[in-house]
Amino acid sequence: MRADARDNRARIMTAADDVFGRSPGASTDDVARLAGVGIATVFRHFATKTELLEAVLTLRLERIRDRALELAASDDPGTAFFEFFTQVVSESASKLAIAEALTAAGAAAGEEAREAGRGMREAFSGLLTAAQKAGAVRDDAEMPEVYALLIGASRGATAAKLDPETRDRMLALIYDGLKPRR
Amino acid sequence: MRADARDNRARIMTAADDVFGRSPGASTDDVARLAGVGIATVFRHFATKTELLEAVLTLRLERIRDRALELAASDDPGTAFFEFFTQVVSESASKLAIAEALTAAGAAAGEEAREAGRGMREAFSGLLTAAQKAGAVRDDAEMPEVYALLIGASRGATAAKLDPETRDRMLALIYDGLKPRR
DNA sequence: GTATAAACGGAGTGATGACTTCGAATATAT
DNA sequence: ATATATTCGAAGTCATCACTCCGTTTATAC
Repeated sequence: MRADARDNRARIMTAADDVFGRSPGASTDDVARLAGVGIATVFRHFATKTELLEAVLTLRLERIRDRALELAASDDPGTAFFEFFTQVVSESASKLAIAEALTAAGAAAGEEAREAGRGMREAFSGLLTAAQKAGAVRDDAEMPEVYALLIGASRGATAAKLDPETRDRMLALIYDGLKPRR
Repeated sequence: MRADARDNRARIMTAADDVFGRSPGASTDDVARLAGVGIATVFRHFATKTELLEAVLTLRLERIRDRALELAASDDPGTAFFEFFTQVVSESASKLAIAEALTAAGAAAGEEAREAGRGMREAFSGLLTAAQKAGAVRDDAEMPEVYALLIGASRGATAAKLDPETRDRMLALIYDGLKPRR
């Protein structure tokens, strides 16, 4: 691959992440314009709009997974779990916008993105069981419902455009429900 | 207004509620087809697609508010509050689809729909304070974050396509966080 | 420096969907 | 029953957007 091509590909992905993170309804032209390339260049690198969205979403998910793995190395599993949860919720807005753009573009997430999602969930699951073993999270809370809480808190915070204080108060309520019964 | 016109208007709204509740990306033609009228008839009653979506969303919100007012008359405020919460979450899928269709159609909710939203929130607020007075919900939980929880749980349940059992387990976790500290 | 293979950009193309027009149909008043 | 005012619907118009074509430019191998 020629050096300029590699550069352009990277620039397109950055631009797409930015544009779609802000408004899911954005057009491919918008991405090209922000990236400073012609529209044909975008389609040379990503055959369809869906493909581009998937690439961007996958990157996001992988970054989140990496953050989880990083925190898993910590020696305070309880703090690690709640910190990860909080972080995902605070940064959820743009990721959700991208995911929404994808579903709006017709297709469900493809294999690549789904794989990345699985990896992310696995890492989160690791954080959860570690926190439970450490006694920071109640044992009878299982992955599906805890994950649902994560998604829900993210989507709720985004949809309601919560200011940080309200968001933290909401998270505090959720965390109280997750802590072991006294 | 002529009788047939009134009939058609009602049929269009029902059809729109159904269609947009299922798929936010649906076209106006889809609505007309399901309602069994021509497309021009739809636009005669609702000048723009946005206007139609708003009318449908407003109706939904008003129904939810009415349900809250109904439950407010109950003599067990705690049960009333949690029952309302559960019900809103279970029925959220199609309402959210409509709201999404609206934002996708460009405009934010107009005055009419926003007014309906306010009414709904007020009714919910009434349920909350009653439940707190009855000792069923912790006193330090305030409306903004509790409302955020309601939105979040709704959106989470919808987005993750939770099966009813997982949804209930998620709600149980939330409710534990809302109950007074022991 | 030049050849050439690869990448580039901008002007199309075709499909979709919101909205309009206008002649046909139908409800109500007399 | 008939007049007429209102409503109806099918066939348009117009803009947008994903995607393609092709002549031009540019990076790299020699």
